[in-house]
Amino acid sequence: MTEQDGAPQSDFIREIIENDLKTGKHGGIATRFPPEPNGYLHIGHAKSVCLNFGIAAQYNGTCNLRMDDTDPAGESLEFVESIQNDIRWLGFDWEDRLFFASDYFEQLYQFAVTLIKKGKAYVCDLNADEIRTYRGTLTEPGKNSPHRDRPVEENIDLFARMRAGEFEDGTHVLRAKIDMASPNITLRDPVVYRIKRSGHYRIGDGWVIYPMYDFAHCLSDSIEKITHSICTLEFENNRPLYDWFVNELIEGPRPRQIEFARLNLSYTMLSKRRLIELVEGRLVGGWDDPRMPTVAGMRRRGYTPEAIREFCARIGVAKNDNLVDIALLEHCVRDDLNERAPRAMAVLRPLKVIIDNYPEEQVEEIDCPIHPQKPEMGTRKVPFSRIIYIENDDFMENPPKKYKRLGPGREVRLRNSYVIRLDSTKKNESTGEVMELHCTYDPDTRNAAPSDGRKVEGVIHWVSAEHAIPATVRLYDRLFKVADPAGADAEFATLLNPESLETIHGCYVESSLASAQPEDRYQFERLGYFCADRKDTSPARPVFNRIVSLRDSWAKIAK
RNA sequence: UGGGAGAUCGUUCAACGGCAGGACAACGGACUCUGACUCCGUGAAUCGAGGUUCAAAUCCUCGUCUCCCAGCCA
Repeated sequence: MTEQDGAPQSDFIREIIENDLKTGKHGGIATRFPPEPNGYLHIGHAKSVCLNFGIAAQYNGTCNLRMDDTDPAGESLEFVESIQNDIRWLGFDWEDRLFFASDYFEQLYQFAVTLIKKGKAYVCDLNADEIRTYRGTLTEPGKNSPHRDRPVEENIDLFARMRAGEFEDGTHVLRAKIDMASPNITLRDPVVYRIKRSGHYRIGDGWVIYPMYDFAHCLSDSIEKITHSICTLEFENNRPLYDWFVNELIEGPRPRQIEFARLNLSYTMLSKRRLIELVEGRLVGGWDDPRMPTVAGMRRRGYTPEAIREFCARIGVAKNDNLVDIALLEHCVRDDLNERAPRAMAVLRPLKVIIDNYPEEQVEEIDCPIHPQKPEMGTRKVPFSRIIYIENDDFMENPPKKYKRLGPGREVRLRNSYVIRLDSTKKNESTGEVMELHCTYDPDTRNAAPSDGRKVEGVIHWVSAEHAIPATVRLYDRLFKVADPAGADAEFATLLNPESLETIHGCYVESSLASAQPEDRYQFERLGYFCADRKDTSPARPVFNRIVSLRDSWAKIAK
């Protein structure tokens, strides 16, 4: 991990914080991660989680988890729970500081009353369309609402009656009285409270009025004594409003909003709306589909929290719009798994090999290293016998020049065991397809080079036909065909990669994998990293997800 | 179009007036019982035009391009 083996992380936000610490502006640092519980967390949220919790840890501060549940539409307990699971899984801890904006509703209401009393807010009877019209445009100033100058007492009364449920949805709103001519549209008397009778997942029908983000967020930060309120770039326009509310209503130290660029990842889509579409449109299997860029999806795919954290550290934090190459994420995953994943052999597309000169009943238990570079990880027993399966594409009838594997008359090393030579093939008479390979083995080559000094370059993996365990393997590829699906103007369903999932039945894995538990990760040698699916795998029918392939320089040569 | 923000190798992040650097990607090679890993090496950038300065990616001026804002979403 970056935090462990190198310099502490640094970026423009940490510079601001260090400066604030140095000048004594704050005694301690308090951040928060404020998701709205209306969807699952994705890798973009992970960036923010790592930033907020990472900063708290680095500067000995705290990071709160706050559900920003101010709009009941779409919010649910399922999401509250998934968010907590995902953050914990990523390796962060909010201790006893789980908060809900909805718990602040009474305080927020009182803040609103204070605003009214200061003459800085009013109840407006305009409907949504009228408010939009009155707001003006980017180039033209807005017009004042006819209700803008209502007396304070009337506003207080009306606002109380809004709360009491006397008005229909959409008939009244509370607005801040700022400046209808502001070049910053955010400041043109923004709506502060609206009436919504949809029912809230936590508080039921207790409230029929709900505060807007701009009002609730900055005040929630203030209530929690957040020092640095870190959010994404699209809130830059809202910062003056953030400061306006805080300045009107909060005494003493105030939180400071800082914006950074959200993550964009090539070949994926990170907008919550799009992810909801994928899930609800059944374009994927669910929020935790291994192709999804959600934390739950990546977990199910087999990504490690360490790899995700490392990725978040490496992409950095800045204010530039970006499109990070997904190859970097894959690199982080390989880098982590290469260190820790036990090795195993699995054959995805089996081709039967009969070793004619190997004794019929003989079985050898071969000790294979669990990790060739880490002898301390020990060994595992892998049975070897006369009939084995090898990978179908480790044989070619007419191999090209640089091909190192099996072909007629060629020799190849069976990983961790003998050198074999291909003598003949048996074909399906009607299709011409090669069904069986007949080989002879060189008994002197187990754990040894051929005694006559001949070089055997190719090494292939295998499993013993009699001992191997049937398994299902799912191969995953990028969900989208194009690098920047969010930027493409095509219908987004047409951008999906039809080959993002390939399920292969009839695979064989070595017998030691009988004990594989859900979420166990392995390197299937020469193939990639695989993870026993946390939901679908069973001892009777193991199911492995390909997390990421190994780098494949042969694929480039072959092209 | 008003306002806000941003432009540095293919991508991403640095360089805070003093030799433009790292990572990923790419390419070449070495090693190899994983065509993996590792190691060595190569190519690759300051949006443009002026100005200030001994010295500019950095400061100034004028342009250009990109992103965000006209939800009773966040």
